[in-house]
Formats: sequence, C-alpha cells, structure tokens
Amino acid sequence: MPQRVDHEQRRRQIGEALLRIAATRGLLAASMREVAAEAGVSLRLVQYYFHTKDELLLGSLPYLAERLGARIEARIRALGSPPAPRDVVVAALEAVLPTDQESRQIRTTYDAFYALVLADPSLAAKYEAKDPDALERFLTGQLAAAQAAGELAADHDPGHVAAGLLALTNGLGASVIGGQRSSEVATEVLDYHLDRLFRPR
Amino acid sequence: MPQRVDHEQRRRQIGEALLRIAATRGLLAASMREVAAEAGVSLRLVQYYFHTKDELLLGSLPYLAERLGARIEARIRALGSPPAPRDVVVAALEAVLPTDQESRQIRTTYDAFYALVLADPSLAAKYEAKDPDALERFLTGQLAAAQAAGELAADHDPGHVAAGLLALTNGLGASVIGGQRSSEVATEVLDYHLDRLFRPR
DNA sequence: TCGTTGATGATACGAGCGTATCAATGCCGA
DNA sequence: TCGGCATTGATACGCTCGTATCATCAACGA
Repeated sequence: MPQRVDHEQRRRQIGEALLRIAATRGLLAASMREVAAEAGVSLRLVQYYFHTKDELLLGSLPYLAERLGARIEARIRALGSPPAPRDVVVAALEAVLPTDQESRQIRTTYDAFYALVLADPSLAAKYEAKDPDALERFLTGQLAAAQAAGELAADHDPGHVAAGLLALTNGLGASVIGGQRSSEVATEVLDYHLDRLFRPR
Repeated sequence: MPQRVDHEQRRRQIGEALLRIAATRGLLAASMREVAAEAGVSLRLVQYYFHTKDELLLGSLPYLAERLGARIEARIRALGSPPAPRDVVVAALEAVLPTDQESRQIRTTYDAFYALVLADPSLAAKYEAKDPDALERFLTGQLAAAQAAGELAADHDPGHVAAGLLALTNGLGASVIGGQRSSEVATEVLDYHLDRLFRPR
C-alpha cells in the first residue's frame, strides 16, 4: 500500500479544516470542496474518509468539543491547586463566554451546528454524543463542593443553579455574537450574578 | 391597472409563508420557490414584492417580532389589572420559553435567523431593527417597579437582572429546542430562579 | 376608447452543491 | 518479484438554487 497514513490523523486534519471554515464563514460555506481546499487535499479524499456530508459534519463535532474542553481545563489548571470550587465555576463559565477570538469561534461554530439540528432534527439522532451534559454535571458537582465549603448558601439546589448558570452564560454568549452586547458587558452581567450567588469571601 | 392589490397585505402573506416554512423545515428549506408555493403564489410574484432573497428574509423578520410581541402582551393582559410587576416579569419570560407549539415555532424561527447572521454578518447591518432590546428594557422597567413595590431587594440592579433573566430564558430555550431538556424541566429551572430572585409574597 | 402602467405568469441561465465513476499510483505480503 | 489492495486523483451527473428575461393581462386617466 502507499505510505500507510494514520486514518485518525487524516480525519482530524479534515475535520478541523471544516471547523475552521465553519468558524469564519459559517457551516453553509463548508461545502465538501471548500473543506478539501482548506485541508489541502482533494475532494475525493474528503469523500474517502467521510463517505457523506452528514458523516463529515457529525464526525467533526467531537473535535470542537475537544477544543472547548481543553480550554476550560487550561483555565482551571491556571487557578493553582487546590482551587476553590467557586473559582472553578467562575473560570469554567468565563471560559465559555465568547470574549476572545478562540471562544468566539468555538461558540459561533457550536451555534452553527445547533442551527443544523434545527433544520434537520434527524441529525441529532444520528449523533451519539459522548456526554452532552458533561459540563453541566461538572458544574453541579463543583457547586455542591462550594456548599460544603460554605461558599454557597446551603438551601440552594446545585443542579438547578448549574443549569441556570450555564443557560445564562449561553444566552449571554448568543447576545454577544449577535452584536447586541459587547463581551465586556456580558462578562459584567455574568460576574454580577456570580457575585450575588456566592457568599462574600 | 389590474386589481390594485394592497401591497402590504401581499408582503405579509408571503412573509408569513416564509416564517411557516422556517419554523417547520428550517430557513434553509425556505427557497424562493418553496415560499411561493407555501403562499400559493407564483415565484415571479415573490420576486416582485421582494426583489432579492435577502429582502425577503429581512422583510419577514418584523412579522415574527410581531407574533412574539402579541403573545407576550396577551399573557400580560390575562393577569388582570393592575398586575404586580413581579407577575408581569414572570409572564413575559414564560411566554418566551418554548413550551407550546407557538412558542417553539417562534423560538426555532428566531434561532434560524440568528444562524443566518452568523453565516453572513453583513445581514445584521442591513436590518434596521425597530428596537431589538425592547423586551430587555421593558423588563428593566418592570423590575424597577418591583423594587418600588418591595417585591425585589433594593440593592439589585434592574438592568443587570433583566439582562440576566432574558439570557437565562434564551439559554434554557435553546436547550429545550436542542432536545437536551424538556420544557417542563426548563420551566422548573426558570421558576426556581425567579422564586429566589423575588421576595416571598 | 385607448395606450400606459401595475401586476402576474412561464421559462431560461449559470453556478454551486453532494455524490458517483473511472483511473492511476505505490507499497507490501506471498 | 508480482499481483492485489489501500490510497489518491480527475472528472462527470443531476439537482436546486437565486436571478433574469420575455410575454400577458387588466384597469384607469386622458
């Protein structure tokens, strides 16, 4: 066989090319030809590794989740150890909010995928997410830890608070991307609610 | 001239056909031909009233805003008069949350437009919204009134709270449409936060 | 009454899309 | 060494899209 190439590496190369296009010009512009050009390969190669367009789209999504996960982890690791649960929650949410170019691109791309599902709900069924609620459960755990540490009022329900914080952050993010609000103001609103949620140190 | 037809009525007929398609099959399926068929007119007529696709899209958006505004107003009117500011806020937010078919369709369609702007930011510039932040300002006013009535802690900032509640509701709505959460659970999360925000009666 | 003009219809065009087809290439096991 | 197969390339097909073109119809002002 010709130079035996690592399939997974090739798929990643192509999948990330798609993400790059989606982030800058939208998923609509991410035709198979465009993806091939962006990845520096032929159209046929894209077809070879992802038999169909849907496979390409769904196959690329995990690389996006990977990027976001790595970003959050890096922010948390930067807190020093052991970090206070409150600081972990704040860091994770602020990592999700679209403030710099990376987070803006991640969010824009996620929203593009969300729109794809809107248009064709059958796509959601085909996609077997590893765990779409992983972040929310992680936050729930950290909030419970914050309660144990006395940083959060004991009568709060960590699950509801985590769901609310994530929805708040996502909603703020959408308003930033939509141009309704600057990322600075969005951060201010998020911090306002976090400050009221947690007890003063 | 041939039967002088009311232009505005025709535009509305076509625009609402587009909204119907967008709500059910996505904005991607809303080609000019499909819109023409849905509206029961010829393709040429769609071109006649909206010279270009962009005009059709942007021209239809106000009808959607109208629908949402009417829905919110109806909910508020149903509260009796004069309604407590707190109840107005709750009713408005619950009207926005996608719980029944109407609110689901409205939200789905809004999100489809949002995705359109993602793909082509120049569209946002072409669209002169009457007031995209009208709802947020309305909520801010109601929250200030709630403070005056002692329903809301005096040290809260109504603007930040309004922004937060709207972002929370939008984020929850997206998770419902995305299939991550049922509308019942989303309502529960929203009510949880509203209950904690306002003083017990 | 008649020609001007607003309103509608039928059809064509070029581009981009996803997908399919048919070859070439080069490495490795037997 | 050689034949088969994994890998890559070039190109074609059929479809739908937005848009443009040309023709037709009906009413009102003069």
